[in-house]
Amino acid sequence: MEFRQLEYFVAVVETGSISAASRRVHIAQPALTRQMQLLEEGLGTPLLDRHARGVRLTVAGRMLYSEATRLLDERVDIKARLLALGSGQTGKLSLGVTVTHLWVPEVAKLMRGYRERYPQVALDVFTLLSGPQLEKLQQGGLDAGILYHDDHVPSGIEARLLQRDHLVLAVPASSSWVQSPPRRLVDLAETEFIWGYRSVSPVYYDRMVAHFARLNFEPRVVQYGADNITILSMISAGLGVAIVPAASSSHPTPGVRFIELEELTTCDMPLWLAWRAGEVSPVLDNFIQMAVEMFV
Amino acid sequence: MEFRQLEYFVAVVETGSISAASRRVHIAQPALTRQMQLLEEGLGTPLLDRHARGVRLTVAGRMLYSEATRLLDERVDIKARLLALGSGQTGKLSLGVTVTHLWVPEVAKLMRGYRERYPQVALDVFTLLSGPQLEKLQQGGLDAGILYHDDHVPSGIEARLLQRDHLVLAVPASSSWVQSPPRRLVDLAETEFIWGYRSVSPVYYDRMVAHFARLNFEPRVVQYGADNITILSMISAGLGVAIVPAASSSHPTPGVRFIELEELTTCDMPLWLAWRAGEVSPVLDNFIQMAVEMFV
DNA sequence: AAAATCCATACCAATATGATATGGATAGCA
DNA sequence: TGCTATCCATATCATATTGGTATGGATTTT
Repeated sequence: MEFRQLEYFVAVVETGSISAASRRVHIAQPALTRQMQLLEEGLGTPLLDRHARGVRLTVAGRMLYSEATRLLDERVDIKARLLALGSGQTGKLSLGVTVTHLWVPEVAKLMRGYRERYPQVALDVFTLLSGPQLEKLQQGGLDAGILYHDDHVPSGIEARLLQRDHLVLAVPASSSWVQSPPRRLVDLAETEFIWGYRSVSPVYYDRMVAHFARLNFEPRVVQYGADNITILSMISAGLGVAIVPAASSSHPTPGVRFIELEELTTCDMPLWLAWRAGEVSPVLDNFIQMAVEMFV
Repeated sequence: MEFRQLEYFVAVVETGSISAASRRVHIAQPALTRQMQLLEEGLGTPLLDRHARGVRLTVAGRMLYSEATRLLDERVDIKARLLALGSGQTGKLSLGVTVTHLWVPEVAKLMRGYRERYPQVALDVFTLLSGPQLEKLQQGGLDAGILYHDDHVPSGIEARLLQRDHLVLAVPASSSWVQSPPRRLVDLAETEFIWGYRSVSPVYYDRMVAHFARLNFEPRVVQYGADNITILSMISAGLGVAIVPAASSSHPTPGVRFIELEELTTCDMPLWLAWRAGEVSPVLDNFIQMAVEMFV
């Protein structure tokens, strides 16, 4: 029982004769006769009663006809679904983003644009900091992530540079620094700092610390915060100042002012789109392409 | 997308490599490689990621794998069901029987035997007299019928002789004929007869009437009855005597006595198994064969 | 009785499928 | 860092399957 034979058989049933069917499927009548014989032989049961005016179905033939049409319909349906999957029109994409970068206009635009262009794809977004994102990527929990990293992405991970971010000083709106901004980091030697944990974004942390080491600056840390939102809230509450990604300023936070300092602008913080190497599904491929276009 | 390719694909998925699968399906590795290429080409989407250690499924491949196993399972299932249908193990058989002959031991034994041997066949029994049975047979409402007929079965109907029945006289148990049975039909010239309608069993009626015409016997009919059961009930009620098929006596009826008369025994009433010509389904074929065996 | 259909068979051509030989790539190992 | 084993891909040839042409037998229609 082959698909071709089923197609022929359906044509025979629907035209009522082997001759008529042979015209419909564009093969010669003896060839079709032979295929019907092979089909019956392969199934071990007669399907057609041959008469001088054409053929009629046996009971078995009647059953096969309904099954055959169903199987053939399913075949085209499966093909269509495979095509949709293969071209990335349908599927699932788990994306990690740092909280901070959900605010960045280009990231929001990318997500809106992708969902508009590929409405059938389930785009699941997880807000995670860079460290957990990398972990989940490697474990397969995420398909892609938007995260900070240096040029040395771990083996098994591929990445594409989206943006070069840098750092800014964030101070309470009530702070005197708003009126008379500091010129250099040393001006902040006595100021109380809020600081982050290394574990949630090791690369970000290490790059920042290395940068300050080069500048011989060591902040007076009085408070720690788990993530950028927490830290900004603390600043707003007047608990201290902090050094945060410049991307934070895309999303104005009440009670917080951002101050650019030359020594912070030179701290390069590359933002990457990362994914597991060698496992680029069509859905992911489309996403990467759209990201590349959106970030020039 | 052909069944063969799906089988190969499933083997590739389950062994994890084209080489291993080629061993499992007993073809050479390059042939299998080519079939996988053809499958992907035909579906328009990649299914396998080729690596040095084997292959891995793409998202589309994962979908196809589940569909493929299902389709292949369905294929064997369909074949099995077709075989059952084609061999008459499953299906439906609408059988007509005259009320009288449900009582005949051989008929009951045939039906019990058939249902025991082919428990998966739905055997629908309709109790109809010979005339309606023939009509329903021709219209397709019945697949087979057990009925009286002469040798000239209508065109389009095939039949096989089961039994030669004859006639008997049925009288009320209270009748004086029980004590002193009649020798000849003429003895019954003055007796009140219950008679049947021609329409419900024309051949039976005509043969009987022709037989009596030859004997120059004309009964004094005082009452008509639609079928044999009705007539026997009327006899039991003392409404008259009747001439009925000898088969009736297989099933003793309270208040009725059966009397054999030589002139009635010689009235040949052949009982046939009849069906539509040229449309012998396997189920029907089995039934006919069993009937033939049972009636020697 | 002749013509028109329809299915089956016989035989040949075209196409599809599979086998063998071989090469390139990669992971594992010394 | 080579070496080896493994795996997939390609090229070429053989074989099997499928389809075409010619023809015949059976049956219905005219």
